Amino acid sequence: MTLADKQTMTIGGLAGAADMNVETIRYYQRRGLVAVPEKPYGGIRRYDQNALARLHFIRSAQWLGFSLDEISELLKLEDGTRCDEARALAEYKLDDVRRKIASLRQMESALDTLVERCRCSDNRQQCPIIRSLQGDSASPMTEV
Amino acid sequence: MTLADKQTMTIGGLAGAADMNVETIRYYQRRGLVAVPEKPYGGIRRYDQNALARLHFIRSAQWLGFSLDEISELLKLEDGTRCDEARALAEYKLDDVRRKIASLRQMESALDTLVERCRCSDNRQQCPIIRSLQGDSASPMTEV
DNA sequence: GTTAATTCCGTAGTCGACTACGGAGTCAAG
DNA sequence: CTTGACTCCGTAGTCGACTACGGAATTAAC
Repeated sequence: MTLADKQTMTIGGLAGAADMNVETIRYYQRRGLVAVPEKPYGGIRRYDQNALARLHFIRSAQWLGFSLDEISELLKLEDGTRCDEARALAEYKLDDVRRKIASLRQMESALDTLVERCRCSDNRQQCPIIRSLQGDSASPMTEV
Repeated sequence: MTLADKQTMTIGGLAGAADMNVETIRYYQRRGLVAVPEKPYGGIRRYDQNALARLHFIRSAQWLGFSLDEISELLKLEDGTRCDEARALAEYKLDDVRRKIASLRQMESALDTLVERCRCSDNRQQCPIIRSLQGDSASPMTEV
């Protein structure tokens, strides 16, 4: 039942078109990220391509690492006239992402060292990973 | 009030020595990560250096990216005799960390591209970041 | 015309790692 | 011996992004 091509979709059709859960859309509505269209007297709300586009917007922004709160901010800039503000948000997020990468890289090298050391250890002595976690200074981790 | 050097500390002293919140220690106790010592009749529980060492263990493991559930597993291997199991956990976590890094790098390059494009755009046309989020194929993001 | 699926709407639960609160008991300093 | 800090213990709240539930109304299919 592909309702994606119709100009008017029910919330279920919209969810199918965006490949997300109905409940998720309703959650976005509650958060004010997605508009709740008028309901014909005693009927059912209908959604158009703009609603679908908005869901795509949200998903893309999420993929870039923006939180829903940040996406609210981005949506306020949706007319595209305040480029500097959008760029500031993106730059902030870029910094954020780079910080996370740096921290994960530290984890990576520490884990890698431990695994390597573990592989080389003969089975007579204690596991180097455990020893290191126990604070053995002969099996140190590069602390922050 | 440095109680860290005494053989017996109250939970507050232990928290101070480990530089963490009393409530956090109590939370770890509830989760079974930290032992609850015997309480002298009608008195107050005391903690020794082993308790402190355990908190350090937990923190180090967290720093490596392990969750508290995973740390429970690690603590079961604390005797250091089942090196292969500890290594398996560490290898799994290393994979995990590497996957996260890869995904963050994608975000980084996408954001970097958008910010750069934004910087170069003349103010006549719409913000490239917003355009891209709106799904403009002239301002694409490398999708997953 | 009945049945099954959807919609609507509000509220509540989930996950992980805490953090806060409240009331009673205990301990140390002055 | 009072005052104030700390401990004990259970329960509940926080954050973010959903996910689930339940009952009434409405619509679509047969």
